[in-house]
Amino acid sequence: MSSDPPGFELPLRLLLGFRVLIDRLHAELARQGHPDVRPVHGFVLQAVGRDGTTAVELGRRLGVTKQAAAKHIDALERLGYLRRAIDPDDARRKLLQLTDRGADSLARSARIFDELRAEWAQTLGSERLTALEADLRTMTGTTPFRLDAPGWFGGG
Amino acid sequence: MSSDPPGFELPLRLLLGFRVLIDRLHAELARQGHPDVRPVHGFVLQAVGRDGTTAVELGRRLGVTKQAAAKHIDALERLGYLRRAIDPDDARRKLLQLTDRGADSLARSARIFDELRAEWAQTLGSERLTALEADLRTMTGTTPFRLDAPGWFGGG
DNA sequence: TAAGGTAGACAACATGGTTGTCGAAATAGT
DNA sequence: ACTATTTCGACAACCATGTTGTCTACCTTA
Repeated sequence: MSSDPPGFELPLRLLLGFRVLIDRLHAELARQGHPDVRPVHGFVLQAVGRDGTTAVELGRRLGVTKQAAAKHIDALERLGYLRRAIDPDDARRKLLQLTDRGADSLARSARIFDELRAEWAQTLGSERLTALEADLRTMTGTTPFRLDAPGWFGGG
Repeated sequence: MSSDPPGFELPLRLLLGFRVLIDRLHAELARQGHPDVRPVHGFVLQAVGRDGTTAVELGRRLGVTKQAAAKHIDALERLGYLRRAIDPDDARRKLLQLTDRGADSLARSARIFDELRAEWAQTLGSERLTALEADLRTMTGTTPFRLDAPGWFGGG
């Protein structure tokens, strides 16, 4: 019988895999005209989506407070990826919408992720990759994605 | 032919898998008398190791500046997991060593990780898990582990 | 009309990482 | 030996990102 690797390697490799993919994504995004977009921005833009949303709802989707969400919104508005629009039905709300640039970065990200997945499929084989994805789906189930990494990982 | 999942699912599941394992680890560590230890602390303690090290070397191992390493050292010293000792051969250096408590948390972490891996093996099957680890090893290779998550992920 | 809840902004605070600077101590070169 | 350079650790300042608390404007409901 072969000896199993130590248990700590699994989480390490999972994190490394994430990091490798995200680093490749952003290297390619930078090449394609989006050098200022950071990993966290991609998740925020994805959470805003084509339909737009509000700061409070964005916070809920990302698992952070509305204040934290507002800071991301400020940053992405400055970078030209998001725009605040007035909600005609509720004067308290400001609808967040992707700008053309924001939508472009999202579309490019989707394409690049597909290409990266194709690379993995090439190296590992389609079946192995499909199995890997299925197994991760099994083990992570419906675990919600949260953007509270700093506080979670560090000491906050 | 079956349709492939969108490419963005892969990094998401990798991160979720990491998070699930780390969350389970720390829930169990808390139950076993280490409620104050944070995910980042585990990596720092692991980097210190049984042989001890210095602040500069610790920073190198973690991929952060010595100042950032020093802050983790301060925190873990306050929590009683690390101790600073004088190096008899070099009066500039202060050797960092695990305290008994620090060594205990490390030993428990290793055991818990092994148990979590065994759970995954139970659910997925040993062969599938071994394949998953091998595939991740293939795709991440010798990518160094870095602890610069805040700046890397966010905007720093 | 009054009461309560929601959206968004502002301020204060804590953490974590960075660069810059400094003094003390080891090492290399003359 | 003496000087110059490098290294270690500490301190301060700064920026980014999260948090809680507070406030105003506005919607909703009794």
